[in-house]
Amino acid sequence: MLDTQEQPSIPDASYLIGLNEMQRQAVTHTEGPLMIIAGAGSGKTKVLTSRIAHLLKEQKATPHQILALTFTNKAAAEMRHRIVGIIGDSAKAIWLGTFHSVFVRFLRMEAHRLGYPAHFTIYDSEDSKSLLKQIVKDLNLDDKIYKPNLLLSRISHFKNKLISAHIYAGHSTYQTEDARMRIPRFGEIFLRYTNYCHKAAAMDFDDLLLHTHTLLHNNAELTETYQRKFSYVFVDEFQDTNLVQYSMLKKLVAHHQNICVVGDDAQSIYAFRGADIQNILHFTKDYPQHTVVKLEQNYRSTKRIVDVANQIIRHNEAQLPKKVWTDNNLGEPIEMVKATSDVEEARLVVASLLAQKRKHAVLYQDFVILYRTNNQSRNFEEALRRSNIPYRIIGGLSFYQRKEVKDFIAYLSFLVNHNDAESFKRIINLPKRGIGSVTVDKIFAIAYEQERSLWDILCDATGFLGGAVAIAVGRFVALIQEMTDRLASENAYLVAVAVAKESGFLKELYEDKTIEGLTRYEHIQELLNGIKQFVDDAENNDASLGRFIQEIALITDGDQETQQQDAVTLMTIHTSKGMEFKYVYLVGMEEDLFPSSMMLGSKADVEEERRLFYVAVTRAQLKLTLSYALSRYRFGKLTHTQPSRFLNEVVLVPQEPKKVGMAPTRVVNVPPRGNINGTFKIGDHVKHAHFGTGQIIQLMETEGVSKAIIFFHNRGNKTLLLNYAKLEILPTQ
DNA sequence: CATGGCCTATTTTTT
DNA sequence: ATAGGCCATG
Repeated sequence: MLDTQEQPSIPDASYLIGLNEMQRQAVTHTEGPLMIIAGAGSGKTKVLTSRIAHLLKEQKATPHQILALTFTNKAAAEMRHRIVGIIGDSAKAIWLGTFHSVFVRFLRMEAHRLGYPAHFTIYDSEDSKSLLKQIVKDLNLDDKIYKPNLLLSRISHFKNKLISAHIYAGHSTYQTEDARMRIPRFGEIFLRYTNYCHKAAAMDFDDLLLHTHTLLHNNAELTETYQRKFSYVFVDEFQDTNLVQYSMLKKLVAHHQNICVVGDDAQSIYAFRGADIQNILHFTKDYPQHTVVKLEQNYRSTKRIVDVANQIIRHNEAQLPKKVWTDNNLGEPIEMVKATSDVEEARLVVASLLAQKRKHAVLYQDFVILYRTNNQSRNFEEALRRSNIPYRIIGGLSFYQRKEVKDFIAYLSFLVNHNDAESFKRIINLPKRGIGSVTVDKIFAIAYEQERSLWDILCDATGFLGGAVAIAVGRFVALIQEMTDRLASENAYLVAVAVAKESGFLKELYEDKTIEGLTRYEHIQELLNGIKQFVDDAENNDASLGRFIQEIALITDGDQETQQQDAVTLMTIHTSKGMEFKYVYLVGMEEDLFPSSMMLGSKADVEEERRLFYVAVTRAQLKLTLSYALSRYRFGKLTHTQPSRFLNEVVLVPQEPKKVGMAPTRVVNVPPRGNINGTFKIGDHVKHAHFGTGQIIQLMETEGVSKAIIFFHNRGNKTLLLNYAKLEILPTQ
């Protein structure tokens, strides 16, 4: 046990310098439940990290007695970095990470109690949907009615509310609801889904939390161990927790009661995945002796921006009383960009962006373009490219979601877990082995009927399958067996390379000489490099393939470390949470887009959209620009649009003299003639072996790879990797 | 069992 | 606009 004797605090400790009164209060509060309501830009991360540093310096706890939970890897990395900065390397022993990654670590040690191996497979939504599709098919149901998306979100919804398939089956009210929703057999699907996952030794995202909860709930002595271990527990973005997470937290802190939650009800934007603002209210009731500290001073934004943000949130009924204010300058007026079309919107925004950049002599990386939906990025990419502005898109399709990457990971996953059915489906006929869907269905049917494992059936293929197919399956099994054996003596990287080669996977990609094929090939090389790095990383005490796969399952695109390159950032508002930029462009301020047409159903939904608006606005430090278009392509069709209702809710005062009917600053931009490596330049006429002749319209460099967009006279625009593409420069006509 | 062409649903956000 | 699903054909 720790020495809990009060020690004199060090008033001039470096981490206390520069804190305001409330921040200092939060940092130095060391005993009992604490709730910090932190307005946007109020120095929340600073307070959290300082408080942890304080506990360590005051010897209230050792690093491994502290549990700190965030929602994104990025936030966790940032906190870790800052604490290590104050405390030193010893702080690395803190249990600090996202809910999901911390509990994966816990489950690796404890999931055997639920019949799971340490290196269980993590299914992403795509895997989950594929499994659901199969179940619907197995049950001979109509997939127009039993849509995978609907099923998965409903399953997720119940799991987040601590309602498992078994509990679900025992409550007739749910079945009544299913009948009303015309999906009477949902319960059956839910149960099968649960069973299939268990048999495949797989967990979906929600299971990572739910199974942890189950373990804590059912094992008193296990729970007690962790209750004693973690003398201090921290939760960031508390307004985003769901019932499972909150319930788990309560269990974990039951012994010491030293729980510190930090949140902002105004920034709750994840209700759709089960987040419940009510947890803030529950907290105050569950811990009556708690202390509340409100951080209301905003250090991030100008007065005008804070003013607009406050105006926005005032329109919501559901909110905690708080006054966010700032001492910062008044700042520049909020600007409106009004465009006739979505294409023009992008052009005007980019022109304005360039004008701002020149006027204030700032960098591209000081700018962000925020939108409601990922698909809005397209026009802006186009416009940025035209103006030769470097940009970086965060979100959308991440590296690990690319088909070829997922396919190859499926191979690795199957090596680790021979019953991973979703991975099996991906790789059994990749490259082509003459094993089609009929055979695959048969294998699953037999496994189901005989209640045997997938791998067991595969090893016994000759017993069920005819000649050629049986031989093909036998070869596949032999390959997997051999690679699995090698995994026992060789490191993960070497085995991964062997799999890539000996399965024929890499060869097939290599033989595809199209640009897309080359890119895919490059992605696999990149993945292999990633594995090598993981293996070489000395800090990984467990450099196994199984662990690698579990880790990458939890990586999201927003986590990618900000590259050094000076570039404009594009992302959704959701992804931008927790970040700040000097200049923010919030685009697509239109009815049905923002607020989304999907969110007009209830007041609560519209209020969530409004909080999203609030989040977007409060990202801005110096200047905020809003934009909308009067027409927009949707589903490939031109549609008429109306300015967002949100625009009527804010008064942009004090205003500059109005330029009626004028679009803001237009800048005629002449793209500089780029010249990346001295070989190619924009406008060059080139010849390519496959695509014929064309002209370079754009050169760029992303992640150290030089690419060119070339307009080929017969094929249209193609993006080529200059390292690979065999291009011949033609003399200019 | 593999391939290619046509049709369709999709678009809200993400750990 | 586009990717994935379905069907017909080889």
